Amino acid sequence: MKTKSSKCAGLPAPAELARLAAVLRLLAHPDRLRIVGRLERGGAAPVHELMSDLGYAQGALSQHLNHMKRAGLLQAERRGKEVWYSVADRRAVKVLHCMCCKQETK
Amino acid sequence: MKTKSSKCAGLPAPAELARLAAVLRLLAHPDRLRIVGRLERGGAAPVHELMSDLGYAQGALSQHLNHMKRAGLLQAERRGKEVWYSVADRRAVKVLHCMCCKQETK
DNA sequence: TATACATATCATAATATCATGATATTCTAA
DNA sequence: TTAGAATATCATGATATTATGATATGTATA
Repeated sequence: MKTKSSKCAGLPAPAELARLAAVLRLLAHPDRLRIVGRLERGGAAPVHELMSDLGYAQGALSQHLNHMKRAGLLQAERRGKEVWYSVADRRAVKVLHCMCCKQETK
Repeated sequence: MKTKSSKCAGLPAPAELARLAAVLRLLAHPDRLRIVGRLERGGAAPVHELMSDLGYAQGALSQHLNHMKRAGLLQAERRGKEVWYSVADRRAVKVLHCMCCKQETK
């Protein structure tokens, strides 16, 4: 069995690190963090609902959602006129929690 | 006992979210992630050691370190001519781990 | 097909971040 | 107090992100 199983044993290689950083960059934005939080507790939701719940402009929200979707953090599913978004990569909510709970795991 | 103890119950307020995002932005950089990883496993180290270990230019490295220090992620201690850096906020390593281990906590 | 609703994309100006090289500061030892 | 090592800061051009308003695309229904 390779040493590098589920727990990241060594630090990721440079290329992988760059990818991780890119994903983190997406989470490093107040609106996008809020979107993740909302989707986590409220479950999947169509864009217009996020729009009214969170109070964001349509264009901006759509761009945030699409960025995160392209990175694999969210997933989208069309239902009629609507497009429902939900969290696809649990690292998103994990990072949010890590950040919220200071010093939790001493 | 307030509902909002160690586990973040509600989503943080906007101002707090902005602060979290700012800290995340610092972690969202390959070099800085690498620095955190290095300090985590190797323990505290003086700048010149990080410089040779990681292969970064002096000025750039110093700026990375200072940004993270100002944000409270790292701490610095002068020992003679050297300044030793170490991790001050465990959220830094937690986030790194979250990002490394895809889907660990289903 | 025409209309309206829901979402996506585009253009662009403002702002932030980055890398780099140069310079400044701090400390120790001679 | 001078020299040199270790670190910090500065200036700046290049690049990336952001916000905003306008426009385009897709979908259901009349």
